[in-house]
Amino acid sequence: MTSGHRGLQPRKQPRQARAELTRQRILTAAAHVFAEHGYAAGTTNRIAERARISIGSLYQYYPNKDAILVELVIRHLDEGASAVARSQDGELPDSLEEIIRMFVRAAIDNHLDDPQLLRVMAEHAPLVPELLQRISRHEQERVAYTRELLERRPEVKVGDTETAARLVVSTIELLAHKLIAAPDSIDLHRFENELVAMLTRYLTHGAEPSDNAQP
Amino acid sequence: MTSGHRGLQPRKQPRQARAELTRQRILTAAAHVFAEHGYAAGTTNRIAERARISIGSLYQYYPNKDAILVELVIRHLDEGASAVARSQDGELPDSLEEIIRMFVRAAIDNHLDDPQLLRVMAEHAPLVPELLQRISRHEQERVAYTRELLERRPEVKVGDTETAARLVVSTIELLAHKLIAAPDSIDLHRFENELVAMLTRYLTHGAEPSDNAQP
DNA sequence: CAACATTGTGAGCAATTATTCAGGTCCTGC
DNA sequence: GCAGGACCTGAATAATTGCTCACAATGTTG
Repeated sequence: MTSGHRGLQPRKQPRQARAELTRQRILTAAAHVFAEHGYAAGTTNRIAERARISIGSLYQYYPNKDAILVELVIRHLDEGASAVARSQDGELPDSLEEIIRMFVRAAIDNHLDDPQLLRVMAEHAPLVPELLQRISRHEQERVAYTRELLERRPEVKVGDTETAARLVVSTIELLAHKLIAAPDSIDLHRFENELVAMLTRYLTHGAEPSDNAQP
Repeated sequence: MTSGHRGLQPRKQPRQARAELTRQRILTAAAHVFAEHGYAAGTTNRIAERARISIGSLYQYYPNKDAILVELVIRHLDEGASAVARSQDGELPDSLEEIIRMFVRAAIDNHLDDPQLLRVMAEHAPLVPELLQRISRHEQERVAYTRELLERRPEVKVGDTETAARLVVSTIELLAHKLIAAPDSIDLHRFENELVAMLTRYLTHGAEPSDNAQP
């Protein structure tokens, strides 16, 4: 309740297989419960019940409710990051447009599995240093990778590749979110196409050769 | 008793000036309290205390805590809409680029006054029909206006103006949010410039010599 | 001023919920 | 097989908080 920030680390390091299993049960149960009931109504007792363990056991591994949510967020972030890494390891498509499209699809896919849980995580995860740090690190990695890509490609005509990379990464991330959140009101395919087109044209067409060229 | 879920309308229509004043006090107090303590810790008692009225009075005008937040959101939406309307009534700049820039600035300004409160509203406002309706209406209005603009301008070379307008409106809205949320980590001016450049290039450079051939 | 309506008061109720703890059960090493 | 630790249990607790209600104060109307 109050923002008394207790530690978020588990109280006990599991030494038996049983314990590790219990931790896992708690996490999956919490994911379901938070997704179904939201954060406030996703009580620790409900989580324990769903995990079919006692409430006491829950508090042996997580010092409070927030700690559970934080761990869920961390897992989600790491999954996203490793998915990106995986797709980067493979061979990139030839055209820049197809590369961008790949990024866009990856972002959408990463959020597609459980929009409800995603919402709870985004809204209620306490912005504890541990998390902020991780989020910022992941974003920086993505930006750095994108920037390298932009600099390696001759058809890219942007001056400030750092800012361009940030813009591209943010735009993809945010619009993917929006697409997931409001899937009905938008034609997903058209929107994806236009988004890809927007980013591609931005990157490949240098500063305007238009009449009023005064920076 | 009233039906299952409580209504969100005020219980009493004010007939004396005194009452209207009290309503106003409640709202401004709520805005401060929510911004400072967040939603959960922004208790109704704290709001009443800050408004210097009794908790009972608060519940004469708002049937529950959510109703207060909903009214705050409605006010925010309406303010944003009327700000947009105002800027549209004035004379538009000549170049498309400057028009886009105007939109971007308007979006940023609308969110600049109280980021904390904005966060609470975005995260905790119950998605009651009243709100969803209003949000969707405002978005549609903006999209419609933008679309008309795109179709009136000869230098705009996009095929599907409806989707393009949606993309432009969403992109501006979302990136403005992001800029407000993380003002330190980003050079605001550069980012704004690149965002404007991205949208302008997208709109003014026709479809690539590629497969997409849908009028 | 009297009768009535409107507005304001705040102690306390009812319900919820995160968390604890005293005491069990299970596992592992010797 | 037996000690000691790891693990689990769940009723009870302590604290919080949204909200009600019986009453008081203030305004309005005739």
